[in-house]
Amino acid sequence: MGEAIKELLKKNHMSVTDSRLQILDMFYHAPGALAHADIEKRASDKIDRVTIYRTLQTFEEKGIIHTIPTADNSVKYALCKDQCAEGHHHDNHVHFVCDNCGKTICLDDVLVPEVKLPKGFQPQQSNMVVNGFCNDCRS
Amino acid sequence: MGEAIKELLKKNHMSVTDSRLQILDMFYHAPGALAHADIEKRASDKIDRVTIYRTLQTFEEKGIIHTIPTADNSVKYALCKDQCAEGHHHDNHVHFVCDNCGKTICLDDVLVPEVKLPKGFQPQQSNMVVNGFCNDCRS
DNA sequence: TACATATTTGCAATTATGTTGCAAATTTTA
DNA sequence: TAAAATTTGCAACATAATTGCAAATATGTA
Repeated sequence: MGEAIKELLKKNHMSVTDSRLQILDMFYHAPGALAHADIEKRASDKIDRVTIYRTLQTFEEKGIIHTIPTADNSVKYALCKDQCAEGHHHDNHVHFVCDNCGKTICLDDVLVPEVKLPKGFQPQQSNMVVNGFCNDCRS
Repeated sequence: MGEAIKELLKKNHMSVTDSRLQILDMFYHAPGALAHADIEKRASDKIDRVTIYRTLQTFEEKGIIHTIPTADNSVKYALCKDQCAEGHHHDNHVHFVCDNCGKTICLDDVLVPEVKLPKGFQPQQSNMVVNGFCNDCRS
């Protein structure tokens, strides 16, 4: 298991455990975002459901992963880029969801555009998800 | 119960039933989007949970309501504007969710801006949700 | 209007998803 | 290496959503 992953846990003041290494490793090798169920399925030595929930929650709190607000309201997680600090996310990129294969991808270089709101609305954070076909699935 | 609502059901080839009239009426009088639980609570003569699920699903299929992809992955529904046809939605407006009161509102006049995607991605539909404070809740 | 047909509803049962408390196991600290 | 702190897995619970089916309601037609 990668030494870099171990370091990332230590840097964030988390104990280094098998579950955490395994889950974090999955994120680093996954082609896109992962749902709770994906992780449960892919875990080689079985990890308890509850542990997965708690690990994901901890990772999110630490700014290692972020949730993606998909159009079908399923919960997916993806790695944050380095600018995410503990307790405060700065994920302002667009997400892409393939309608065919379901793959969910962070478009780190595509920023969510600003929009002008009607009077009275005070914006704090914007999310944008684009559905369509990914490179592998387009006709 | 409004005659117009009855007509809407007929126009969409749906049987006119109490549950459907009542739920549709709620949408027409609600200040914003409604979740399943909201409907269950507000129903004067109790509607079965299952009936609510099925009614919402039918309405969505018929293009009468659409789901809103909120950042916290809770499921909310709101009325579609007339351009939504059966089986095909055209909801390309921005949604606003108040972080304080939770009210979820369709900003029908604010269109989701286009974004330029990296090579290989074929967009079909975009969703945008802005979180912040609504008129009633801002400081 | 009345009846046959089609649709919808409500109930019970089942499945999926997420949370909590706690003892045992593991990791960290010293 | 041993004590302290953290994490894990289990069991129990809570909530959300789906399915099959019989009873109730709505629709079309004579």
